Amino acid sequence: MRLVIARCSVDYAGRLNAHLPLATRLLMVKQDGSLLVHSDGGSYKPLNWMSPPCTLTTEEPDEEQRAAGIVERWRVAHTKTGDNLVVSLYEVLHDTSHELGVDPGLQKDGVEADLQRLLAEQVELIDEGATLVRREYPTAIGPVDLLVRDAAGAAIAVEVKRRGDIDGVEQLTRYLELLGRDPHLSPVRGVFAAQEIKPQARVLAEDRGIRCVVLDYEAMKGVDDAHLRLF
Amino acid sequence: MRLVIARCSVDYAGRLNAHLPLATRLLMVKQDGSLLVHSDGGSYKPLNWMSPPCTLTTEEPDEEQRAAGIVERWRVAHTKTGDNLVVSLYEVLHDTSHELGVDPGLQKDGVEADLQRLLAEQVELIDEGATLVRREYPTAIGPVDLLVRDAAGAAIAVEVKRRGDIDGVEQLTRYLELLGRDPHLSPVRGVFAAQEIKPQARVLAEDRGIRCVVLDYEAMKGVDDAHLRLF
DNA sequence: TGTTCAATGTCGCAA
DNA sequence: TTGCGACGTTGAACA
Repeated sequence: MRLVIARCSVDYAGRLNAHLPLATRLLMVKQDGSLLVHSDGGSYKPLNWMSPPCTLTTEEPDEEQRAAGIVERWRVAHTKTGDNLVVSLYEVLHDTSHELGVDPGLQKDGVEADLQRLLAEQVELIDEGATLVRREYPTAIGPVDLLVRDAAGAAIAVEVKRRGDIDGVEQLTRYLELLGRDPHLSPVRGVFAAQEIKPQARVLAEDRGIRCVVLDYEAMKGVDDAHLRLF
Repeated sequence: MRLVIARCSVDYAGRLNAHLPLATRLLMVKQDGSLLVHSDGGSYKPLNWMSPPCTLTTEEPDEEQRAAGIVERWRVAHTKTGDNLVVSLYEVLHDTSHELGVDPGLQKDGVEADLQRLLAEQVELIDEGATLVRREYPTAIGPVDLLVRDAAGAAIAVEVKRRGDIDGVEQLTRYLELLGRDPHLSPVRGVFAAQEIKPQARVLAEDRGIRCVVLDYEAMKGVDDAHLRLF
């Protein structure tokens, strides 16, 4: 990894066009030739960048560019799309390279898959006395997250989201329409379960007779841990 | 901006939990206290990070940690959410600080807003002889991108996307249902216009009688420039 | 401040 | 390779 601090301007031409006026920034060149242009603020997203696979070539500035104060130009070209990023360097304040090696990568825990697993183990949160039929219950347009039966034996299709918005309700609606045609299941109720449900999604869901259930991941995790501790 | 190259491990606890095993990485500390952990590959996204507003505090390792080889610990806490990122440093290979100043920011051109503006000026691309009624035509569930009338005076609702997928078709379908109830407009045809239309979106759209129009941004830009040059 | 929608989204999985 | 959905999505516009 090469780290350069420089006064520079940047031009990008690809899926859109973008320009960065002259300022001091960090240029991060990674092992694979990709480039990140960072300022000293904002979020984790660079001001501009080029993703791999790409190649970086340095160009001597021409007479006119040199007269404008440019000491070096970097051209980073995407190998497949042809997207182009040009960095015009006016002054290099720092330039070091470092051997980092390959990263073992990130281990995650607490995403939608975990939510679905926990809810499958705690179906009573969906409906008092409910029992799980199966997770990822298949339909012609894709699997429903959970299919359960209530205490009376009636089918309930459950869509699980971390953040419940209008798309999730549409998705569940399509499933309900299909499942409702199956005489072994019909009538099928719908439950929309998420850690957070957007007001518009709630309105749409309830307008369609779909019940909304807000999930507490930490509490469900706690129940799961307590359950595990019994063994 | 402070740049540290170090052998380190990282733990994050917040909206999810995540862990990075011991490896050599770049730690970027920005002016606002935010932290980015980068490896020497992958995309522009850091392996892990903390967004502002947050505060970084350094801790002396305790006896046990020191025995494990940890020379310093950084704790980055999000001011509002309480999310926590802990970096355990085992060896610092590089440590420099740089004054960058405020960045003037990125200037973009070629996003959806531009597409919509250009299409509003070139409605003949939607339908031969069509005329614009208005952009952002309001409905109860939000504005339709464009409302135009064809040569015969019949209404056409247009949804503009840069990349057209199934969600956009659903959105347009909802608008069409609402607009179709308005006796001043009914019957209303639908047109789905995008730089790129996904096959599934096209199938769904055409199944619902919605016509798909693929837009050529460069060509539309060219027409716009030619038009401007006349003045 | 909260909500909605686009994004050079990116990333990961499965067909 | 493409399709599809989740994401610690992020970010901007607008009410």
